[in-house]
Amino acid sequence: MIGIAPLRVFVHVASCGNIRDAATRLHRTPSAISMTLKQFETDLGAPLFESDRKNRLTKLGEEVFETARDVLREHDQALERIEAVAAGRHGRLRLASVPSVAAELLPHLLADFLDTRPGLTVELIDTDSGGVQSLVADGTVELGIAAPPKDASDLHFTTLFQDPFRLVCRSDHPLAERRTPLHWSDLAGMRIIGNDAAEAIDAAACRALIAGSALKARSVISLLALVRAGAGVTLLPRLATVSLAADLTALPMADPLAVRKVGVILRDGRSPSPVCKAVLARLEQATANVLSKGQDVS
Amino acid sequence: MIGIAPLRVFVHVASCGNIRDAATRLHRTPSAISMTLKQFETDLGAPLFESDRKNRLTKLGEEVFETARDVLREHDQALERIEAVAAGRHGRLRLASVPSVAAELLPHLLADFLDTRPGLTVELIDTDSGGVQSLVADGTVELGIAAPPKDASDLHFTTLFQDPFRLVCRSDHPLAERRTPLHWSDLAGMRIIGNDAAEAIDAAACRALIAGSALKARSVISLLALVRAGAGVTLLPRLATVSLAADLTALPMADPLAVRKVGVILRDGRSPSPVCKAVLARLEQATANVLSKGQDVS
DNA sequence: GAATCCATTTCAGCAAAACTGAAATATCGG
DNA sequence: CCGATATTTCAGTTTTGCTGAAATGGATTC
Repeated sequence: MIGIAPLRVFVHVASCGNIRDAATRLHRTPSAISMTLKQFETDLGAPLFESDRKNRLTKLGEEVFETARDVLREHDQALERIEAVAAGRHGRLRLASVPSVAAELLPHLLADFLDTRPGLTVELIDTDSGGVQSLVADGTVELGIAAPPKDASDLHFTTLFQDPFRLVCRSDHPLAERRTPLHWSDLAGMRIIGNDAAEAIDAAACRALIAGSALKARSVISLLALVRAGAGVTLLPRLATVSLAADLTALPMADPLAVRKVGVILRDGRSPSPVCKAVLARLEQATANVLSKGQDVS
Repeated sequence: MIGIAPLRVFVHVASCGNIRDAATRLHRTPSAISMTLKQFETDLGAPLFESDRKNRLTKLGEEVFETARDVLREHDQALERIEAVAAGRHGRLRLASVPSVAAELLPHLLADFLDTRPGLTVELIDTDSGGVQSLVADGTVELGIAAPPKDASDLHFTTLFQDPFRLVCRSDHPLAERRTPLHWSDLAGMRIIGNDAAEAIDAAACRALIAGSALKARSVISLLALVRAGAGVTLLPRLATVSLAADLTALPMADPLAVRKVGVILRDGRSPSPVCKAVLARLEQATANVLSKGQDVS
């Protein structure tokens, strides 16, 4: 059966008008070109050129030339795209992230990443840790950035960095002037505004504090608005507090347990696409210098 | 560089879900499939299947699969078309013919021809012999059917058949009852309506008769109308008289010179397209039983 | 019209690629 | 964990396609 190679040879000879130049362009000897061409004509059962000097096509040659040129163009394009996909230079990545990372870390990283890869499409969904986990689990997104999943499902978690919690209060709050890390006892008697991230802190004293809190909110925007309005104080990961307005203050906590682990979540047993791999590498590189790291598998 | 073969192997394995079935379909041994696939993955630099049991694709595999399937479909189609063109099952033929052949011989022949070749397009132009010759000479049509060209241009003529002239007169004409071929002398004193075809007759007696005629017309329709109106008689090739109405009669001529040669005209030095060749063969077959034949080259 | 030049084809040998069959290895379902 | 089945590995062989040298063939020049 006729393959791509004879078509390519024929098209080159036809457009060069002679075998010698076509041979040069294809990095072959004229004899190789001659033989391939002859074989092609034999396969077709009819001559493609009018004379031995390959400078005039037969009617058949003209028709085959049109078709062959199109085939080659499409073939080469498609193959280039396949290679680009495989090399991670082309493709689509859907990723989900918790809002803090989506807002503080990813914008710059992704912009940077896409600048050097014109064929890439990235779709970013931001939702809470639970949402990220289920989006990865059901295959809606390939890559998730969130806290480690609690239940050992078919998800694979790798820690990117650990993010220490900070107490967020109004800048006119009595604690705001403290220059030393806070202890849980410092928070006694205050109204703590609960949130999902803080509830995951693995310190008994902290859990007790939050358990007693009457107020809870979900988004960072709401939490900060409540704090600003004097409704209480709250605990947020450092990353969520980096762009804090002047009327609010974020204070470090002394307890080393007051951290949230942030990492990437992949579906177990699925090897990541090249684009995904590239983003992972970029993420690891970007977070290499951020606090303590580690590796967990669940 | 990656060729078509690995793509085909990959697509088959991916859609079969296992190597063994793909091997059967491709008429290869499983080991050949396995090796080709491995080589393909190596070339791409990333795995296409999730596990060794080839029943689940990676993200990359899915993307490559889509593209590869499209490439293969287009490639196979295009190649099939090229082969069809080469075999004369597909293509376009433009041909010019003198009206008598176009009207009496070609319709049935072409209809028949096209019925068995769905991919074919034939364009038929009917004009006089001179017109046919110039259409072939300037490349507007590939094939012409007409009288032999007088000037030895770069045209190639092959006789298809010889068409004897007949005298066309009204059925109530005195000669209409004659049961024997006519001689030029029988026409003495009659008004002969001249026409291009008759003027090419290579008999001195005939030339003399026509030279003395005061009336000349070009199309068969006009000639017959003139005869019917009693304006005179005319000489037409037999083929132009086969569908004559009852009020007109066509009488054979005795002079063996009273014939018109009809044949195919091709541009010299151009090998005919497969479609053209097929039509030529069909034409020769159709005219094999028609009167005397011969071969001339001009 | 012969001589010469340049391109193409032919041919023999060679190298690389691809295939096969057998044996080893891995995976799945009970 | 075992047997059945699928896949991979391996060595050897066939096939394919390429090269370089020599022959052929067409043009061009003298």
